[in-house]
Amino acid sequence: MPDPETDPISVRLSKLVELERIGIDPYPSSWGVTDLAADLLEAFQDDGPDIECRIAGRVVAIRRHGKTTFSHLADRSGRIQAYLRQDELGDSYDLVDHLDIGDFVGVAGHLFRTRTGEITVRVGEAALLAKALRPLPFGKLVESEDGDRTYHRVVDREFRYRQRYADLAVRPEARRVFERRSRIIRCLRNELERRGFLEVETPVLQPVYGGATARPFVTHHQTLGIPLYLRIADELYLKRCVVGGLERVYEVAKDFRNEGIDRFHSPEFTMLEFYQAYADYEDFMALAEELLVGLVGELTGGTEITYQGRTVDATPPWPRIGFLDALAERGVAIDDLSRSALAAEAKRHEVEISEQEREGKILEALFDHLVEPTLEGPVFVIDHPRATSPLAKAHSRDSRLVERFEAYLFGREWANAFSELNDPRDQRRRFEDQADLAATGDLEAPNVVDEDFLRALEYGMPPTAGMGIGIDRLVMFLTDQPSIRDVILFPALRPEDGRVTEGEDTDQPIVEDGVDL
RNA sequence: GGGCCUGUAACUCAAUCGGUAGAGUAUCGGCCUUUUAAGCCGAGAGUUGUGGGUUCGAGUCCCACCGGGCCCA
Repeated sequence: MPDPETDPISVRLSKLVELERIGIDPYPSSWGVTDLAADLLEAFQDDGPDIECRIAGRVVAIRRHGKTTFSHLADRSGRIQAYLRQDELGDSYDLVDHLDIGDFVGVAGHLFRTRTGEITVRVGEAALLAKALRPLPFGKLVESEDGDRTYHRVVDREFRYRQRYADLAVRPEARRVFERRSRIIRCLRNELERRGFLEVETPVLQPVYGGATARPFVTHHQTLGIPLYLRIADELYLKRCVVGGLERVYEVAKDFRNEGIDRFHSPEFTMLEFYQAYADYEDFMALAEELLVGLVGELTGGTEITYQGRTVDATPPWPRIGFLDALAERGVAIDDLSRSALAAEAKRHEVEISEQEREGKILEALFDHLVEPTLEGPVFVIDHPRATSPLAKAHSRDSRLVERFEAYLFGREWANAFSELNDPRDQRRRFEDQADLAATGDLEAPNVVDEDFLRALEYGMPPTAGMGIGIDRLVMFLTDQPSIRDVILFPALRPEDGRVTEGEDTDQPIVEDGVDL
């Protein structure tokens, strides 16, 4: 049992109660900030005019010297020192007795430079804006060999992910990752807008899931009495937009896939998809190059990307290698793409496949094992076998292939694009093949043929190119973060209390009752 | 699903071969009217993730479970 006299939370709580007792609201409504720390530091001149200011922020340091106190306040722009004197503040100096690191305070006064040279607010008015009951996890002081003293911030990954609020409060580098994430998405939006793309919003809850091969999350709509699926992709809806004449559309979409979690996979993730009528995958390879090199230039001013100690140059044009050629280079026989031949190749290369996996899956398994890890990039893998790509248009020169590319960086796919299949007859055949897979127990295959999408295609879709960019991975590369959880603010984790809902976690989708709000 | 690693104070970490669980920061009390994540004096703080087992004795060894990480499938 922690001692209530010294337990940090108990102590802060009793300070809070004491404040209320003497008539100070520990959670007032507003303060009326007029200045930012960084602006004040910028504006101050030693022989310049007096600067009055009014700021607010979190207390990140307090140094008490009896009748005088120094403190640092941090706001979104940075931090600035405040200097409080009992002889100038009178009774309100008592606030200092009830102040802790982490509290939010407002301070008004004028700027001066201290004896030691730091630009500081000499405080004429101070107010508690919000009491923090829980101490922030500032870490241990460590001294390096050259005498530098730094504080360890929270290094425990679980702590960072579970309590991102505290992680952000304590690690500026965490804040920078998410600022940069925002900037990356904004840059992509700007570039697409500049090219005449229209941002649209399409259903997250879909009656038929499609646009990718993945296990979905299932939910249930009470009033309609039907199952609904959280989208695994928005592809088929964006193409419906193109059918309707929205010739250039994009969506920054949260997609959901009910699959494993690892360093590169999260059950919910962000995908940017965009579609352009009258373009093909060749056009989009050029676009992929421009988008990435533009982003890198915007963020770094250069063309190089360094990820976890590895550096690549994004300058176009990037090499292109045929999917099957890449396999052939690794010694895979590609003349015969029948299931039996492919299964034999998988066995020969010690790539495990299950009994029910068909041609497309086997090819992907071979590729993932033999080729993908070698693709340091940037590089395009192009012209995939038909069986791997049920939504891509048949290749104009080789009917075994489709017009598709995947862009790779550091051994990972970050973009996937193709000339979209717009022949409704061919699309129907491919859907029916998928439905056959589902019938044989492939949980990733769509459950039914999306008749509504076929109806849309029957109205006619112009030749169209489409691309999907995995935003989280791209942000990982451009912020040099090792795990997808480092670029998602609140990543999925097991429940902290260890309780797992009892129920059969079978391989069949579980239909759960939604809560009717 | 498999392998390896991991869980000790609020935070970061120690604890020799199985032998009294410690340190810095933070917290509390005291002094201090220009400090630099101040200084000095003093104090409190732990069911070592949970539950079993081995042992005279377990943070340490064994088993199960819970959480997390990395690698593989």
